[in-house]
Amino acid sequence: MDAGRYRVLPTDRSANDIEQEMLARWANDGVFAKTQEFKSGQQRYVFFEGPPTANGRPGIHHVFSRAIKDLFCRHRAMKGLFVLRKAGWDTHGLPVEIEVEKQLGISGKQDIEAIGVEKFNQLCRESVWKYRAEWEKLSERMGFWLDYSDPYVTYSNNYVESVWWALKTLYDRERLYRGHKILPYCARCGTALSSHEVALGYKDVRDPSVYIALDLEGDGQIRRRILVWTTTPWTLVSNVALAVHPDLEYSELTKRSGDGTEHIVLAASRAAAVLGDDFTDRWVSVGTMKGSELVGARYARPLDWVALDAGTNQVIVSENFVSADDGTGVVHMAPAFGADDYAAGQRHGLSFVQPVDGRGEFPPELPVVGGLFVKHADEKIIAELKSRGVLWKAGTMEHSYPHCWRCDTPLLYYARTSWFVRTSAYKDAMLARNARVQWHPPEIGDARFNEWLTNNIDWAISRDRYWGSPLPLWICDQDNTHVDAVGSFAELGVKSGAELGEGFDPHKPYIDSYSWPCSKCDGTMHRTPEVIDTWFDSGSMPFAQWHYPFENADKLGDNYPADFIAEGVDQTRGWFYSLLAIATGLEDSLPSNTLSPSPGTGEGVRTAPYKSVVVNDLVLDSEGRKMSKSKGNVVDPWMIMEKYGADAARLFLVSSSQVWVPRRFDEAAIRDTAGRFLLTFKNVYSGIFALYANFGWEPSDADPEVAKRPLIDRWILSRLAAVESEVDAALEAYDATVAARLAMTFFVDDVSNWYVRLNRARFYDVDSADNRAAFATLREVLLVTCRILAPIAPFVTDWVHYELEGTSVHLSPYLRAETTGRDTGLERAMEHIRTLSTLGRAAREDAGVKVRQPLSRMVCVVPAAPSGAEADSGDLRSLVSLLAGELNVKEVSFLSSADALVTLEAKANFRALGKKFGKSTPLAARAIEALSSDALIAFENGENLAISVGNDSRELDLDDLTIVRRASGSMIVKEALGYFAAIDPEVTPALRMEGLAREVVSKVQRMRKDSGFAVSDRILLELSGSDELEAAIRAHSEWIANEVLSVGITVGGGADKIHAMQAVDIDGQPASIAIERAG
RNA sequence: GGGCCAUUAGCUCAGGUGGUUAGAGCGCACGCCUGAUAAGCGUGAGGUCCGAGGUUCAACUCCUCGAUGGCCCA
Repeated sequence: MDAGRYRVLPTDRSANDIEQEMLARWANDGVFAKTQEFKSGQQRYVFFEGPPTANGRPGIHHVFSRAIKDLFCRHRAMKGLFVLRKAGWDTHGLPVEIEVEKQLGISGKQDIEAIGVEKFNQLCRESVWKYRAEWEKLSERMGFWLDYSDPYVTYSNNYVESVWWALKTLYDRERLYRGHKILPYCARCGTALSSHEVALGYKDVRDPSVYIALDLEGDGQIRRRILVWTTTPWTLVSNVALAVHPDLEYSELTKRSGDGTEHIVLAASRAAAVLGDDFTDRWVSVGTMKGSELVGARYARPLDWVALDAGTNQVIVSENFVSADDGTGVVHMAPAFGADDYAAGQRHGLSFVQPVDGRGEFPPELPVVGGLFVKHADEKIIAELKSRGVLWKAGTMEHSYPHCWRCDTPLLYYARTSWFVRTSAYKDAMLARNARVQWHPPEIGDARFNEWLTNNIDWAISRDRYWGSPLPLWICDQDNTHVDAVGSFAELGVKSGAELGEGFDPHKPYIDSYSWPCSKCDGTMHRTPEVIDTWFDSGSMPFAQWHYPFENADKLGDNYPADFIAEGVDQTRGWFYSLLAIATGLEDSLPSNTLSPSPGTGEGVRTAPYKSVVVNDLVLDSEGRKMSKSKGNVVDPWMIMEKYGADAARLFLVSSSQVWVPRRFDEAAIRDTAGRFLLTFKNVYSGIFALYANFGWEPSDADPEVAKRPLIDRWILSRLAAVESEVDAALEAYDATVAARLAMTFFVDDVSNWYVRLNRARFYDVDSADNRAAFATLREVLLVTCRILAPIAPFVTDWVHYELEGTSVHLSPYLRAETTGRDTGLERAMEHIRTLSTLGRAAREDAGVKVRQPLSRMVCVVPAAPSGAEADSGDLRSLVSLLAGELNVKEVSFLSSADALVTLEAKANFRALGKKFGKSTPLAARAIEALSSDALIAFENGENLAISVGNDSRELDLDDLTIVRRASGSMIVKEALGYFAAIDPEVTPALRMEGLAREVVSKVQRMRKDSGFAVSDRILLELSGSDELEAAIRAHSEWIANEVLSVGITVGGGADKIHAMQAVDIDGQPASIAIERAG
């Protein structure tokens, strides 16, 4: 055979191989580049790429979120929109520094300073690209189209300059300020963390749960002690006060067994929890008081290692944050180590005790715990408390505690000076903008993100680190309220009088060398040493990727805000937040940040930096556990690509469940779901379409127009049109899962299992109008299927599209300009046929008659259409031959009611009857089961039905019984949802002969194939067997000859003319068959 | 402690403004087909729809309270 017009896809050709071919072809034809060429007048669809950090390897979860990004971009591009796909890299920050620390085998800021910031930052600059090539290669391999030729890079001078502009703009708007607050602090990294960084690191840990009893000052007659609870014993070193709630009731108790001189005090409602449920057995109350009555009382602090300053100390204060939900209702105050404590310290002028250094260690001179990391000092402190007699009881409790998201060190809450973005001042604006975002799923935005914004606190953006965008603030060394914010490199040059030159690097340590005289006093302006939170970098990408406002104002205008972004759920507090917080803070300094005025108010509509967000959840392992290196269950994306291909992986990830549900990644599942579809798709293309079309069909004017094609062709084209628009609608609504499922189900069920299977014979020839109609129809189905699935499975769809059309599917329109339209009546009729076919098969199964044995008749009932029952009967009649063929029956007829096919029987519903008949229920049940079929039919049709029990006659309700239908007569009946299919199982002698003839054909066909004959080879055929068999063959010899391409049949006797005689079993009867190639 | 999500067949997942008998794929059993063949098709078994209350003629669906798992927050 010639190579043919259409290449086939050999089943043993690996997905990897096919996809590599496509990658080469895309590169060669510049397919992606073509999509990046803006055609004038084209509408834009703006996509923002959230920048990854390239100092770690990409994992399978990256493939997941990138598949989502890619598919919506591809879809919109095929819809005719221009989708710019600019890559970006997140290059600053702690992750990079930690990687370099590891590489150098060092840890902590002192080590870094020893090496030198210049060298350290140089290494960071290099380290950040460690896996860049792998990221780019994996993107390419998985079919994630991204333009890596001109990416935005957050450490580049241009990018940093745009970030400076944003910071200065915020400063000028008084939205950037220096504050002193309690901040979560990582002692190992030596820097404070922002709230969204903290959110990344909550872990369940076991911490001490310690109760102490502190002596209250009194008259000396009675020893009164107040109970205090803490989970951070190390902060007791810094205790300066206790807080109670003014309105809470406190109990004073003494031991029943004691002499009444030892009292304890705690919140009344906590006594049972602290002392035991049976505490009244041992304790007796000697009084109660409001918290306000305790205020002002003095007590002795638990540890006296640290000198106190002049502030108030060792006194009970009143605070509304105290609760009786846990602990003792008495809260210990260490103003240096807690936000509430700090605020209380400010309010009450409390002493400020901070005996912990930047590494989180107690100073060496401190007794017992000197030099220890605070979290490691708990045990020694508990022992010390015990020896001092202030320990009441000590245990442990499990709770969730924040840890550094990069190095896993437990965070400490520390009073520190930091720079903040005053986000809380414009949180309403953020809420308003967020309300305009289409979140998928909605609850992430409406509930989770909304709640987070409602509780917004100012964003601590300064970091006492090295590798980051430097904070562009210069501060006077005489008076630190004199601050110059620098918004551009040019401004820096002017202010400092320095020539910045070619090699200017805005990073540390170089940037710190620029200084100038203070404009307000005699002092000198030096840069504040901090760098900024890397989230501020990535959140600046909408404008910084264009070096706005220094150039490209037009590009920013064209590409802001984003129509679409997609990232993992962990970005809610990350990138989703930083984008919104920065854009909202900049307000109209950022063009297009306010959309066209709303018609109602004339006011500009505030927009978020993104209009639609698709949030994907985690990829778990096959057991539903989180993937982690320690568990060894991390899936290598490269292995998946090679083994199953990107199409299979993408189809699986998108279709297995909604993307915002955590999904189990299971290799077996890829094979089962995606692999199965892909196999079917290739089979239909290769094994049916390409294989036979290559005998000489190609699209031409000789193909019958759609209206003249057989009904089943028009049916599949109608379904195709339906699915085409449904899939498109799903993708427009950002529902990739439904889109993928719709398309896949359509292809497997409607195309492969029904249309192709029933029409196989029409593809075995290429000459007639009927053949041409089938090929033209299947080609259209394949073509459109390629297009609707191309965004999700971009490789194999394009492979086939090239074969069918000679062009890339990715440069084709997503929807056809014209379709043959829907014929819903026809679709409904086909539904009837398929349902009846299922029932008919079940009936045959019941009858125990195999499909090859023809049967005489089938009688069907379809549920009445709502009105105009004849509406689809025309189509139904025309489709009946499909049913007859599928079920191998001679005649199919329809009845309007199933009454002739079945008898009705009633079963009692005891629950209902019980209420009516009480004790006589069993009798009633018997009466019901004796009801006649006719009576039940009448009853179903609304007539009254009564039974007599004893002397009593009662009307029955439909509830009282269940009507079951049983086949009556000789027909075998199956019923479902108003459909009935009845098959006459009688095999008459004539049918029997025909069945035998079919058996013969089947056997001969197998022999032809086993003998290696070509499909078109003619044969000579010789058969012998029982009288019945030979009679059957004679009766149907013409048909047999036609089926097996025999030019001559010899039946019985002289069975030695042809060699290769084979003994076979035909339906339990021995027979002999011989075949030979003719001529 | 609070918020959100999930819980449906052995497994992975659909579903429903509350309404006959709750679906699919895989797996399993049985069978068919043998010109898509290292393919294809069918039939069947399998479910107290997480639990308990409530609303209702009717609850898997709505409400309340729980349980378990996940994510997030404090």
